[in-house]
Amino acid sequence: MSSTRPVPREHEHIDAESKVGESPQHHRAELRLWLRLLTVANLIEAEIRKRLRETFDTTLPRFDLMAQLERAPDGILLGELSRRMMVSNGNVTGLVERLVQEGLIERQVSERDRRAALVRLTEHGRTVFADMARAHSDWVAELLGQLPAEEQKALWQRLGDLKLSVHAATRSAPDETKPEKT
Amino acid sequence: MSSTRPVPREHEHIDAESKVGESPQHHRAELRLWLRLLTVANLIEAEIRKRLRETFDTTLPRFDLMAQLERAPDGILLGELSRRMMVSNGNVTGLVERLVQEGLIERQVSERDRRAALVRLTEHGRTVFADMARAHSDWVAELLGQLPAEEQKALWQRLGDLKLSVHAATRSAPDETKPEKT
DNA sequence: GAAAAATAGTTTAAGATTAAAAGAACTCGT
DNA sequence: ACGAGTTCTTTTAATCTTAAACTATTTTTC
Repeated sequence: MSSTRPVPREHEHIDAESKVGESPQHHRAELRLWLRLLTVANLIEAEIRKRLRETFDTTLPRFDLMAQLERAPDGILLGELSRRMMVSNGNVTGLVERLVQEGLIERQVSERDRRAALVRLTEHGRTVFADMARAHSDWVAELLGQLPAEEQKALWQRLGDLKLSVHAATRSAPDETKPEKT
Repeated sequence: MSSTRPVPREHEHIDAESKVGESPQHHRAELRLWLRLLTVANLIEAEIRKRLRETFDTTLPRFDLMAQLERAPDGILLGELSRRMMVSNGNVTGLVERLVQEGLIERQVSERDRRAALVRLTEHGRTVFADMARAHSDWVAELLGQLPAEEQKALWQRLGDLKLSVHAATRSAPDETKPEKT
């Protein structure tokens, strides 16, 4: 991280990623990496949101929620859902409410534990989601597809390393859903 | 609850990134790359949000806005601000409102064009932001710092390629905010 | 068993976010 | 000047988001 050569001046950008150069030689490499990562992720996400809205009149959170349910045919607890989606409990409550409203998913209070509630896709929801998932997959392929397969793989692997770095720094379990008591 | 655990074989993950394998052999590489990218970005972003809140009782959007203003000592138009932040106009209106309220930035209607309004950091805002920026920079370095400098650089460059791929697919100007003269 | 602690979800209050429409001010051709 | 079109910003309506407080239920402890 020390002696990084005299930064190759980049071709002036003006978006969120531009001009990291305030800090002297203060973590510059990390900052510009983070900004670019963020910019690219936002770019892709924005495009997918836009297409979900235009094509299916839905939103990314709804899509994500349904994607989780599609993987759990027998239903899933709200808490587990919120953990997998990495959002708050209250957030899930609202999303589920609206999706139930639209008849795409169903809620059912558990008998064994009356605090808990299971949610799952309805038949209709499954059908609708199938369409959306195919389109979503195509879109992602379209957006990332310029990148040669090897580069994709290399990028994926490096991002894996980065993920480890972050997990190490936040000392959260590298990936487990249940961080198992320490 | 461990009852329905998907049985992580190999190094399988259980967060948002897990199990892409629905589609036949359908764009699997692109999907898993996108999911990992999204996961990593969210991971970092969540940590930064959390620390901004705990340490400075502020939010990421506010921080981002101030970061933009810090680069424009003479002030910047709201529209330009929203373009740089890659968010909607209305969004900026609200953010600016709250930051003005807190005395961190100031708004001033342009004399030349009374539709337009300039915003800039106040003296107080500049002071406060300096602290936050230093901490932010340290945090990012801490989170990404495990990664060797060369890997950071490689990742940064590959993300640049990815950015180009996305721009090509959305045929939006690769980066320009200001359509360069000539 | 009853009190205490833990767990699952919901509610609340505030903020962030967008798209679409409205409002206000400017430019320019005629 | 006039008005049409453009540009800059705010408003509106809806959704998404979170943290913190709260309710209801189960589990643990003594």
